[in-house]
Amino acid sequence: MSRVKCPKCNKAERILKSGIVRNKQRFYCKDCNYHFIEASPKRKNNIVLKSNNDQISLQDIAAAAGVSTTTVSRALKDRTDISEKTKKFIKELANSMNYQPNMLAQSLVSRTTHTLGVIIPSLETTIFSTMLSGIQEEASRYGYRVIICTSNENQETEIANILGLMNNMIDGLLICHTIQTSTFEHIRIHMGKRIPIAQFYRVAIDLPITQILADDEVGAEEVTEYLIQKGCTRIAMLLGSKSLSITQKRFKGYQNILKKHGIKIDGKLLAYVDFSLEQVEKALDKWLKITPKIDAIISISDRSAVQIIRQLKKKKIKIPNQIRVFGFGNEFVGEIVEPQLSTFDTRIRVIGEEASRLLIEQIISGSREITSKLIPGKLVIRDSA
Amino acid sequence: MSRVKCPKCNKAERILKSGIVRNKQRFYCKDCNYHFIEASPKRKNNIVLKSNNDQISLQDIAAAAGVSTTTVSRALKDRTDISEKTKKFIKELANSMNYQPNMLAQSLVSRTTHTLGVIIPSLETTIFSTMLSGIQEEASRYGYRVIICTSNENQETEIANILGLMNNMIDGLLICHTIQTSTFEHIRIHMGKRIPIAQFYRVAIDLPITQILADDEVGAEEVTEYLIQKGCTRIAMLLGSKSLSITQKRFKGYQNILKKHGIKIDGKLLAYVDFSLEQVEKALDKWLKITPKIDAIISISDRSAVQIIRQLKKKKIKIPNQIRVFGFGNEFVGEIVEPQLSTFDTRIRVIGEEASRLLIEQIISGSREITSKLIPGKLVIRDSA
DNA sequence: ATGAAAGCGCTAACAA
DNA sequence: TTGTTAGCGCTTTCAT
Repeated sequence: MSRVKCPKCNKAERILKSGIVRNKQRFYCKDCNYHFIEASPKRKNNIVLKSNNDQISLQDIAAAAGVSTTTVSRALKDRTDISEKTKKFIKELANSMNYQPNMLAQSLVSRTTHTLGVIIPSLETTIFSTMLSGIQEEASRYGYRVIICTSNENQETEIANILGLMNNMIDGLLICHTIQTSTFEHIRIHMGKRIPIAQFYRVAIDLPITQILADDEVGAEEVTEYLIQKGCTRIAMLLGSKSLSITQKRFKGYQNILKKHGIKIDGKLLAYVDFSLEQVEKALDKWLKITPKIDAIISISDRSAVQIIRQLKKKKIKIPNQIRVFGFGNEFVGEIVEPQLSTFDTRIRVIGEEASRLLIEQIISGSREITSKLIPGKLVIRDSA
Repeated sequence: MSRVKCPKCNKAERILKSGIVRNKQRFYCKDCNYHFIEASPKRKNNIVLKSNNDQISLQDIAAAAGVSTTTVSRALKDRTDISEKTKKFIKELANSMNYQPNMLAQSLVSRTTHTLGVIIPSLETTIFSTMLSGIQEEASRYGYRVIICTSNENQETEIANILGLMNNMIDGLLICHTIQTSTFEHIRIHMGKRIPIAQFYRVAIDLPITQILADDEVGAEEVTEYLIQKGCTRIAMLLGSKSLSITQKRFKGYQNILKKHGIKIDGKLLAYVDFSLEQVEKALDKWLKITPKIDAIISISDRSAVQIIRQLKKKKIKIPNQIRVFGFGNEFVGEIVEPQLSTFDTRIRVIGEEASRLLIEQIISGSREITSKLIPGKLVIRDSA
């Protein structure tokens, strides 16, 4: 009935239509049990010849092999319900045709993308890029990709980013809040969904989702205890925004130890800043005028601690003799500044790794159990204290 | 014929089947012109009530609105061929149902994901995270997401990452090669494809794809000229792998200026290292034994320059009096080390931004024109030189 | 062991 | 202006 000839036996008698595939009529030759595609009007020949621009699809392989796409899919997925012979043949064919599966199609069906979304305040601050590095590496160990969005410490951007990611592109979301984030409705909205969310480093403690953070309280306790052992009693503390867990917990640790030693907290010794050069400088200037004189400064960040060291040096104040300086984070600069900075190593990279790991395990297991993981850190004593 | 009742008029007489949608039989009531879905056996009621776990789909909206999915799609896409009334109605409905389009489905159809792939050697080195920051920010300005992969300076990983990304998940690829990458077959393979590729910072100069990099030659010329003006004639240079453009071009600039001043290149003054502490230390030790004595060191990276400064100080060698030290990159540490590091600011962030911009413009325009963009930098003179 | 057909959620060509 | 239908590339019943 059809004028189409079988490319194998060249006969037209026993050709059957076998469905339309990708706009092309498929045929089947009963004689030689061969499937093929009609030469498209635009093509000069009927050889399956894809331009290099196009990805090879399952259907191309199927057509070339003369089997159904199902069979090809099964072969490539190492399913059991297929003969070893066909499997081997198709695998080799796919290989020679340089087949790469279309992840979009796979993901659309499977509803998984093997991709994590990460929202981070900035990439130019060492601690964040280090955490991201940990996240990325751990994820890739599990075979997951990472999409990053920076919020630039802006809550609006954080919200927009979350919306932009929760569109089936990711299997899980990791958030480190901006310094100004104080409401969490934008997180709550997404909490019931299929996609698990976890917070890391800067977390909203009472948000019922998994969180991974430094053991800030213990860290501050150790730092404060160390300074008191060295004879300090007038310990100033440079803190961040009051709503942040790192501020709260580090202050708590400081407070615990002062109490333990019967030292009264002096509000004048506390400064809440946004870590800008100006605010840090202003805080320092204020401290230096206080009597009794301060004999130590704990900075919530290494970066600011380094700034403080540089300014104290400019003012010819001896470190650690007159003032001991302590940082948090164990960033590389602390090693370079002179005197070298004593700091509490929060093991930032591990926080990233753990966040990644916990989230992926939630994704894989499907469990939505809330865990709150504290990463223990350790004192790094150098010259500044 | 059917026992199904219309939820509106509650009659069963004029109910027609209108296709099966998402496993559910759809119906149409001729009487009240109302589309609806049969109560699924597992559901208690026939109200369209999606569990919070499921995303709302176009079909859900269509069913709820009693129109076809096409109409909904058109309404939400602001197509002209739809009445204002329907459009407004559907938009509000979609909004109230909290509809989020499924990007995977959209991407499968449109063959675009609005996502860039970035392969970068590491995230823990300031220059890389800074470039990434530029890439990310510029991309998000264009409405593109960024998937990052780190190669950890390992060519195998770089190759694997490329393969892992070229599976329809990205619209374009940005690569910064590892320090060991010397063959580029793995790039060439993908060059003919639909997805444009660009290289940044560390590029293979003769690979015919768009590249964005620092104007290293001019940079090295300026640095060398500066040192010669200061009276240096024995200028050592710490370089990376010979196959890297940064090595080649920075050496070229150095060479140009030495030639100009009639100074012969001394091979002993050149060290090709992988930037590990050991290799840098070894190179330095070798240099210090050379006569006539070296009087300056240009390091291809700030990080190594800082290391060199620290070691010279340990050996009580005066900087800049005995040896002047110059870095490349203008990283933050250069400002902290004492003496502060003189460096050539390659404006790393701008390289990332430009890379992102050029690639996205290629994606949008479809043009595969090869451009080679040099980002000019500038000298930053501090104490070390 | 293999294939046909349906369907993931969406868009686009064509009809009405 | 709206709906019908097919199809993106893949997986998954269900039938053979």
